[in-house]
Amino acid sequence: MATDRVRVLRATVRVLVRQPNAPMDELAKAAGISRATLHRLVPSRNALVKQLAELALADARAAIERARPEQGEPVAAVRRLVAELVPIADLWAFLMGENQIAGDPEMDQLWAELDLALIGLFRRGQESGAFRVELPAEFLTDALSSLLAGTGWAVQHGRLAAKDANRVLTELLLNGAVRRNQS
Amino acid sequence: MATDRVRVLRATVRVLVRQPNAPMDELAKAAGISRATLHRLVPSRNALVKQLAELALADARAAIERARPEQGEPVAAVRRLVAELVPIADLWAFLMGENQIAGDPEMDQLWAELDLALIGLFRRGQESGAFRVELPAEFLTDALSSLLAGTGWAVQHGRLAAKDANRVLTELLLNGAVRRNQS
DNA sequence: ATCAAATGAGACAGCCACGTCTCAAACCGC
DNA sequence: GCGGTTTGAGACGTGGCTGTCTCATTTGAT
Repeated sequence: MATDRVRVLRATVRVLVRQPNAPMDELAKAAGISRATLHRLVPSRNALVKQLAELALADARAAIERARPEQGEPVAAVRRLVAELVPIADLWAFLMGENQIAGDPEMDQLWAELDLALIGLFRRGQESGAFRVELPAEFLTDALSSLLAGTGWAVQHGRLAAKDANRVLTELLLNGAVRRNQS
Repeated sequence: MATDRVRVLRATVRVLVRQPNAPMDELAKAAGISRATLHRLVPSRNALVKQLAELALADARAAIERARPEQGEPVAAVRRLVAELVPIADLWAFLMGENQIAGDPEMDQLWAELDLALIGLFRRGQESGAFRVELPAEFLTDALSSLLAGTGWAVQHGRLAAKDANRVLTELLLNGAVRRNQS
């Protein structure tokens, strides 16, 4: 039974998010294989990063599609969206890192499409009166991205219970930290 | 007039946040000097990173002290805090990166103290009834950190006007994206 | 203009990570 | 048990980066 390339790729993402220039040896270890085997699965470091980005983009795209951001009440749509993205927070963080540097034009395009889907949802919410227009949709999108990355990190470092991640992120994003008076 | 070491360090932070393993040549370029000159200012890459971290910690500490998180109404204190931290968002992001990997024990300690100051403020706010207790103080602290880093990035990439950064971050953190009914 | 200090350019050696490859050991299916 | 496949360990050559250094040029003060 040959080693599962996709499983190996997935096993590298946490290491890469924390240390983008982690040696191949370390990536291999994270996957429980040797460096030689890793090189048998992917021809080069560049190829590994590219393949992982493709995988992450596919997962992110699927998550967003499942959430159906263009459907229904915008606040509910954001809730669905966050619920779908939190489980892939690490992959999202990886994509953020890759696309903050200088990516492959084709993958930049795909990432831009995901970005637009999120911006679109926040815009739709603003137009419907559900979201505050004084907070730009692009900002809300970037904030969601940042919170996803930060939440993934917090869970990974034991600062946040995984089971709480979705709820607290959604609540902070939608309603903020301030306590409302209970009328 | 010798090249200002501190000015050079400050000039490297953006490059390092975006690419932690950026070559010394690139860091030197960011500061408008040659690699040789950079090596005259700091003995090694490690020394540069250490000195920048010390500088960043000092700035962050000063920002937090100016904000006086332990004084006054908690929501107002958070507003003061964000207003002081946003201008050093890049340095904060750099510190996050350094302390997410494996830092110097002494600097880890200093960073932990800053972390505690923020957690303390959110806790104080929860105890006073100003902040929601269902969002852990640690989470709120991590969220603020993430939003700072993300906002710094957005400004740097032209996705957010620098003059808006403080306001939108504060508003999102405190009151969220959802529009309140105007009664 | 002069001179000392600062700087940039570039050469060099060493280190680390990478990609490549070999071979023995381990694994797995029959 | 046998044989084919997979894997890990390790050696090797190469390139990029680092730190070190020299020397010519530039800079800045007098």
